[in-house]
Amino acid sequence: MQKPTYHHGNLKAALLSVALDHVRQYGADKISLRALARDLGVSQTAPYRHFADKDALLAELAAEGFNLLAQALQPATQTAQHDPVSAMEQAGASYVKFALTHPEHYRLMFGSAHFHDRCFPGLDRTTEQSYDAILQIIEAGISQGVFRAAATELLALSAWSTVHGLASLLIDELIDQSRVEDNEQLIKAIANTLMQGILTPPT
Amino acid sequence: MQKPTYHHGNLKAALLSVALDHVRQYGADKISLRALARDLGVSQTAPYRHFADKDALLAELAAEGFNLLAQALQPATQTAQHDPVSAMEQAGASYVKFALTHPEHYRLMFGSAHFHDRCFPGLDRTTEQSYDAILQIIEAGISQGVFRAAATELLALSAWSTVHGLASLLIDELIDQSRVEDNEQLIKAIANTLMQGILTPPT
DNA sequence: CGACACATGTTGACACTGAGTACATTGAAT
DNA sequence: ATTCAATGTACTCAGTGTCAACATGTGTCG
Repeated sequence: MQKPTYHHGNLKAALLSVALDHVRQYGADKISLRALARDLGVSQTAPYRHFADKDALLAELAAEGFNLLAQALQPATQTAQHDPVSAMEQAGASYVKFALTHPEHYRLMFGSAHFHDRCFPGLDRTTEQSYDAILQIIEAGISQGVFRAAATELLALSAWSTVHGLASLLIDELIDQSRVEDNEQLIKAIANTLMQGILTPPT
Repeated sequence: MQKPTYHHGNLKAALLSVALDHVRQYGADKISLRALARDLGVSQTAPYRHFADKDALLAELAAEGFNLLAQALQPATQTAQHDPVSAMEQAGASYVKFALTHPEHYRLMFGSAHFHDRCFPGLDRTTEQSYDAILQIIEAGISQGVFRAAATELLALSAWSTVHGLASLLIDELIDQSRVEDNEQLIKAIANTLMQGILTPPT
């Protein structure tokens, strides 16, 4: 509805939009360019004018996902300067919430190592972007002395590993829900354990 | 070479074996039953005698993977009774090492939530098996007072999240290797952070 | 011992779906 | 009027899953 100025509308954006719907509904592995084309009432080969192949489209979708994730972490980074601890907790919660809100999108973002076999410019940059958010918070915490005086990268990767692992296990339903009272509780508890490992120990 | 006693060998085992090769070489998503059949010099329809469909074969392969993982964690669980801390470190290292040694297999095991849409008996059981290994160690640690007096499940899930997250990030090459000296160091450092969160704080 | 059932595997189809390519066509802008 | 990007048409190739008909070892039961 934005730019119907063209021949048949701006197909690229439309494709990405519909693709996202399909990813959400059926998962990234089930996506078919043909199905997208059908949904848009366009020929099977039209998508190839805009994307070299299916992976290229998925890569763009993944990049979009990383942008959204970085956006979701934005508020936490702003808290970082005056309260790194809260910022950390906030970031962790936002991260996992993002993953649970967009499970298939998240899976697409992280579940496709083959993206790195080929060079998809833009993807790497957006990945960094999300990681930098964590990095900033850790840096603030260390420089203020509330976080353990370790290498920034190491603490950041610890945190990332934990939230990414938790998010993945939850999304893939590998955590036996009957053993856990409630996801909110679980997330908080794990965040707490993580923080204990990151915080400067009380003297 | 083991049991050529049969009509054409015991195809099921052969299929799983070749499938594993293919998973290792090309990844689970690229597997094709036809290709497996070709490799074994067998007709295209033969695999269907043994597996309802491709997913069924992949599910069995995943189950095998979980068995191997549980096996890899075995030594650590035996250490658990007399030294939960070492056991924990050992388990973490073994876990990540397993993932890095069999990256595609690991991805297959965890990257396919669709397995849970359909009921694959045996898969759930083997998954539990690996998780139980962690659980045992945590239990020992808590009962001996060296681990924080928290709910066993919560500590176990913290640990699992961390190692699974780390393993996934490493496998998917999402960790910028230029920023990290060496994976061994990284794994130890993250294990250390995790342990700080799990250990009973010094009084 | 012989006959028969049964599981395993073969052959040769078939319907369906998707990826990707070559070449023709449209239509908007210059 | 021409040009060029955006789209369409018509194809090839490969994989999944299915089917029916047939072949051959294996074991069982009379």
